[in-house]
Amino acid sequence: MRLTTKGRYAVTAMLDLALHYQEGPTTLADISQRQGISLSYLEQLFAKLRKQGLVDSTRGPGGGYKLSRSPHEIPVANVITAVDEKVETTRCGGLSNCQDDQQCLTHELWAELSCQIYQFLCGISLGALVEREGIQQVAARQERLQKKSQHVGIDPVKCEIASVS
Amino acid sequence: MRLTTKGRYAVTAMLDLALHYQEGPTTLADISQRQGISLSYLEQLFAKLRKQGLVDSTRGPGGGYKLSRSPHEIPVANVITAVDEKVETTRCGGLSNCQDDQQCLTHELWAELSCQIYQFLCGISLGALVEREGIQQVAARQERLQKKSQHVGIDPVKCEIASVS
DNA sequence: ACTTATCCGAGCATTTTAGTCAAGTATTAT
DNA sequence: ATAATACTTGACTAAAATGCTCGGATAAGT
Repeated sequence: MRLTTKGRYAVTAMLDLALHYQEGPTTLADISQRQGISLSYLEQLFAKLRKQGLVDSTRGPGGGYKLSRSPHEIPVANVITAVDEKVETTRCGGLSNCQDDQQCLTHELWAELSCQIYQFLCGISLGALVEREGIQQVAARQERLQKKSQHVGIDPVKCEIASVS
Repeated sequence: MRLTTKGRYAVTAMLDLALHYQEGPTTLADISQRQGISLSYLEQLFAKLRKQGLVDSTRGPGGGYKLSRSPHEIPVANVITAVDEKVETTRCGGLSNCQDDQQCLTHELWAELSCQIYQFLCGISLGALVEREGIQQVAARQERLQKKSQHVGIDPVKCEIASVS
C-alpha cells in the first residue's frame, strides 16, 4: 500500500479542519502550528485535496480552508487516496502484470489485503474521529499549546516541557 | 505500514517453498528463476527468515531451504515481520511520541489500522494460500516456464511470449 | 496601498529501495 | 581429497521517493 507520512499528514490536517468545522475557514498557518507540519508542505497537500473537491478555499485575510461537506460524509480513505496515488498493496497496481506480464504468485493475497484496508478506511469518517474522546483530548492539548505560544511568543514545545518538569 | 517489495518478495519466496514442501530442500537458484527475484537479494531475505526460525537450510549439493514447519502453521504476517521491521502504520512505531513526545492527532487511527492489517495477515497461512486454485495455476505456469528454459537454455520469458503469439 | 492569505512551480538534501558485487565459508557427492 | 554446490557476509550503489524549502504570483479583505 501507499501509506506514507504524506497520507498521514493529510488525514491529520483534515481532521484538524473537521475539529474547527464550525468556526469558518481555517488557515494553513494555524494547522501548521497545531499539528507541527511545515506550511509549504501543507500547501502542496491542500492543492491536491482541493482538486479532489474535499476542501473549499477562501483567499485573502480571514480566508483559509474548510471542508467541502460534513465531516461525517468524508471517509478517511478519500483523504488518503487524494494525496497518495493509491491504496493498493500489489506491485502492479491491480493490473496483474506483476511478473513478466502475468500475475505473480502472491497477487491474489495483496489484492485482498488492499481491499481490506480500503474497506476499513472507508468505514471511518472524519466526523466519527472527531467524536472520539481520545482525539478530543489531543486536540484540546494542541489548542492550549497554540494559545500559549501566541501570547508569550516562544516555542510551544519548550513551553510545554518547562511546565511539565 | 511497512509493506514494500521486500515483504512481498519474502512472501512470494516462502510460498514457493510451501509449494515444494514435499520435495526436500529447494535452492534459491530455483526460486530466483521461478519467481524472477535476484539471487543475491533472496540470500539477504533468507538470512533473516532463517534467523527468525521460519526456514531451515541444508548446505552442500542437493541442499537448499525448506520451511521449518508445516505451511499451515506459518501465517503470512510472520514472514513479513521477519524481513520488514514492523507491520505498523503509525509513524512512531506505536510509541505514541509522534508529535513533540506526545501522541499525535491521528495516532489512534493508525494504531487500529495496523491491528486490522496484522489480524488479516495472521489469519492467512502459507498452507491456505497453496490450496487456492488461482495460486496453483500460477505455480503450474511458472513450473512449465522453468522446465522449458532448462531444456532449451533460453530466456523463459521470451519463450513464453513466442509460444503465445 | 497594504496586509493576509491561498496558489504554483522549481529545486534539493536526505533516506529508502532494491538490488549488485566480491569474497568468503561450509557441506557433500564422487 | 576435491570439485561442485550452496549458504554467509558485508560493502557498495543507482534510482526513486520523501519531505521538505524558496521564490514568487494572485486574490481579497481593510
